[in-house]
Amino acid sequence: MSLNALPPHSGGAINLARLLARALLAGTWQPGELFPKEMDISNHFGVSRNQVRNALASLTAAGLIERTAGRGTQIRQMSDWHLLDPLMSEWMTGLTNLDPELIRAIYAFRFSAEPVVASLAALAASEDDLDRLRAAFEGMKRTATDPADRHQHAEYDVMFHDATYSASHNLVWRQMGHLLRPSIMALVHGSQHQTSTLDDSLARHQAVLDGIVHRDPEAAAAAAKEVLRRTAIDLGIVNEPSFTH
Amino acid sequence: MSLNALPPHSGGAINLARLLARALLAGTWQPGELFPKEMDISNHFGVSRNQVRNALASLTAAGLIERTAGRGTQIRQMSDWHLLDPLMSEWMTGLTNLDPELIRAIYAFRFSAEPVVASLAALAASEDDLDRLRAAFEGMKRTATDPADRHQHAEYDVMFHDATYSASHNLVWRQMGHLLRPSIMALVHGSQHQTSTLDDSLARHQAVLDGIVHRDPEAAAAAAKEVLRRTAIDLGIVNEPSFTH
DNA sequence: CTTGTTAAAATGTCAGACATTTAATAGACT
DNA sequence: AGTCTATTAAATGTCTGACATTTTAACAAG
Repeated sequence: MSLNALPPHSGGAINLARLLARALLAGTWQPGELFPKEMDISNHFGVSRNQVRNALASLTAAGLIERTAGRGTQIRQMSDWHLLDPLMSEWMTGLTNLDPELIRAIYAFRFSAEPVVASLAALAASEDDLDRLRAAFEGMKRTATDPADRHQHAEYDVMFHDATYSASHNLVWRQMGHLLRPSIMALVHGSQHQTSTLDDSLARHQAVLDGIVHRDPEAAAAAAKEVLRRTAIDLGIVNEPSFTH
Repeated sequence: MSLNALPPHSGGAINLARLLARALLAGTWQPGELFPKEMDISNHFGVSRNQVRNALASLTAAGLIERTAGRGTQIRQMSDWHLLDPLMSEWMTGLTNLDPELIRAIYAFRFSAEPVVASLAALAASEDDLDRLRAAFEGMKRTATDPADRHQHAEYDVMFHDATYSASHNLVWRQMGHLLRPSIMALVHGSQHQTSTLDDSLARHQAVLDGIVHRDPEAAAAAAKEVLRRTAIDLGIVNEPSFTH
């Protein structure tokens, strides 16, 4: 695959790394294939070789490509990608055509992790954390009825999950929460938004909030699991609780 | 703090990013402080400005520093570090003087996560995974008696944990397992290695292995929790099961 | 057929000039 | 004095061209 699939670039600042990364994430090139060489990219987009090299350095750091002198730049396979790199998270935001296998993997991870996170949050949440959770939930409720508020509703949904991770008061889980933001956003936007399912989703979120507020780790964990089951149904991912790969 | 604390560099290749990162991780500079400027680093280590800029770009990507034109390079605080960046993982390998708060946070994360991972492994492990787990466990047993085998024992211990994460057959958890390698290694090396505790540790690992082999998620999760409790005791981190922050 | 040499092409490195941003400084005006 | 503005200095960011190194392929010699 050549560069012809990508639009050249007209004016203003350009984020070359993001542009190339998103093309890679969308599957424009296959693993093992050779990536265009520096000078071709430089010419195609009308930028200096320096910018190209900086962009490719970012892609290398994220495990998307592998560069060797004399040989060229090769596409690495998905299992080598650094999914937990914040750069990746940034590049994935707003991408709708992610590889289904990747979506499944991330969902499976959340299904196993978020109950634990919710139980930690029930044990460790501060008053500020509870306020953030409540605010996010209220926002979800307020924007649930009007279909015009879809985007805001999604924002509040993501905020709720982020607040849960943050309430665990663990550095690692917090970062994980931030990294999952775009994936969660994609999942939320992908779900169906019928009134009945929205009501159900709200009720399940409320159960998580209650579990955390009442300092009941088991209840919070069980409720978090229910939220994710709802998501799975909305997305048509699977109907049974064994999401292991 | 100036560069004087770091040795200049004599011959052979130099990994500037790693060197500077480890100095940062060890706390040579405090958050908010100004990092040495490019030319000073360049002169001190006798390398080109290019190499310095590449190294600092890596540190920036890992969230360790923040650079702004005209201002300089500032040290970021620990909560901004990208703990899940593979670069970080690489830089942390072998570091013994990590910040205790960081060690605690990582341990707390493992204590919450590994039981889940073990239960996933019990559901999803392939024959190859079981072989790897068995091999790692046999290695641990073989190297448990002779104190001279300490390092090898640690290697097998880490291999056991890595195999557990890998057996979950989830992309995200697998990466997490790789990222935790250095931390686990540090924890293992830090524990006491008395014969009695080693026997106990072995027994607990065996319970995890059995749980996975017998496809019993609950047993595997409970056993994994016991392994980590043993570790906590060995390290003197804490005696009670609420490691939430 | 194997081996060694050469040439081409790609990435990696360096050095210098210049651009841009930021902060401090010095003056001018009220 | 105080405040605003213009200037200057110092740091990081960018561009460019030349050169170094590594890999692959072609080719010739044995």
